[in-house]
Order: sequence, then C-alpha cells, then structure tokens
Amino acid sequence: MKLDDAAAHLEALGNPTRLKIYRALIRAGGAGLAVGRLQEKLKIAPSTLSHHIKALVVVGLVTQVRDATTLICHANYEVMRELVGFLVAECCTESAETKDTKTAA
Amino acid sequence: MKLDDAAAHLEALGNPTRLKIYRALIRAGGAGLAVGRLQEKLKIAPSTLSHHIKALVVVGLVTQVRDATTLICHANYEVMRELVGFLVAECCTESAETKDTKTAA
DNA sequence: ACGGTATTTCCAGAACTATCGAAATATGGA
DNA sequence: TCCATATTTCGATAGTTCTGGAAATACCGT
Repeated sequence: MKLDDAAAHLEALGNPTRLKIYRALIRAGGAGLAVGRLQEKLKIAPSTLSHHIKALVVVGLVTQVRDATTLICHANYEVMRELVGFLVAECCTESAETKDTKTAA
Repeated sequence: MKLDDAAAHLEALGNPTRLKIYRALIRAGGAGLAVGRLQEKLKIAPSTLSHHIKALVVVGLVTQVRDATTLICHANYEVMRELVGFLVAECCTESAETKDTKTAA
C-alpha cells in the first residue's frame, strides 16, 4: 500500500461518525447491515449518512450489495488489514527505513 | 482508547503531508528529527510544516524537545501502538462485539 | 402502471483545512 | 545588548467537509 492510499484510508476513518459506521459494520459481521439500520442506530439524517458511507465506499473500506430495495453494507476486512499492515510496517517500528519490512502481513 | 480519540488520531494521520512527517520521524528513530530537517526533507513552507506538526503534537502522536534553538520532534510509539490496538480490537475482527469490548452503542 | 419503502442526489450554508508570506518570538552566542 | 538562527503565529485566501431538507431515483409487490 502506498502512502497516499494509506492517508486516504486514514482520512476516511478519521471522523467519529464514519468510524462508528465502520465499527457497526464490523460488529454486524458477514451479514452486513442495511443503510436504514445504520440510520436507526446512529440517528443522523439519511443524506448525511449516505454522504459518509460513500466516503468509505470510495476508498474501498466498505462495499455494498443490493437486496431488493435495501442496500446492505459490508466492511471490507482485507482493506483494513492492508491499512493496519502499512501502519505496522511503516509507522510502528524504529527501523522502518529498511523498506523490506513490509513483508509482515 | 475511546472511539473519538481514535478518530482524532486517524484524522491527524489522514493527510499525506502529515503521514510523511510521521513516517520520517519513525525512520529517524529515537534520535528524532529537528523541524528544520523535516522542512528540508519535505520541502514545504515553514509555516505550513509548523501547522501540520502541531496537529500531530495535539493528539499526542508527536512530542517535541527543545535543544537550544532547534526543536527536535519524536514519534510517540506508544500512542501509535494504542491506535493500532484499537483498530485491531474494534475494527478488524468479524466478532469484535464478542470481545472484551462493550456491546453495541 | 401505481404506490410504497429505501436510498441517493441536489442545493445551500456554516465551519473547517491547507497553504504560504510576513512578522513575531525564542534561544544562544559575540 | 545586538545579531543570527530556528520556529511559530498572524493574516489572508482558496478549497473542502459536514450537515440536513427537499426532491429525485431505485426497486418491489400488487
């Protein structure tokens, strides 16, 4: 993962509302959670929620699948793992300057 | 770590310039890096750099120690570890709700 | 096609962020 | 004290984000 991508992912998660959305999706597990359920849970205006979900979808942290009239949102674990991998490899070790430390995953 | 704190940390890192600053400090290791060296490295205006460093210092990701006229910046590994710990515990596992964390909020 | 539910898009305003030059401040040395 | 270096603060501007109401769109059952 490149630095700019990591920054984009971090920015997407760097908002309390979006982080709550993401955490709710993680807790929902593989079944995911409909936009409407998120709206009930978080109690924010539908347009605002849609705006934040989009920000997460754009960077790949969340995916959506339509089920009739409802849209089910899923957390994308793989992208999160890549992000955490980047942080651990590039931002956690005192000798991160050796670029080959990205092997961890 | 609380969700709002995690979001604040993620927001601080969620900017390419700030993430570069932070990574440079990690790579500098325990010796840290003076603001001026960062400025040479990243080639941004001193005022802009100061602004970004402050954002990192405010959330505790970076600390500063004065050495005569120069200010040495250090990455705070512990805060980063806490942040990664939050992400792993709350945002990486499919059954995050069944962990030692509280139930849905 | 119609009606109903689910969700997004559009619009707008307030608040915030990023940027940088210029001026101010901090520190130590001559 | 006065100067030089290092860094921050101030001020201004352009662009972006957050918010939510209203309208539009998507989909399904009948």
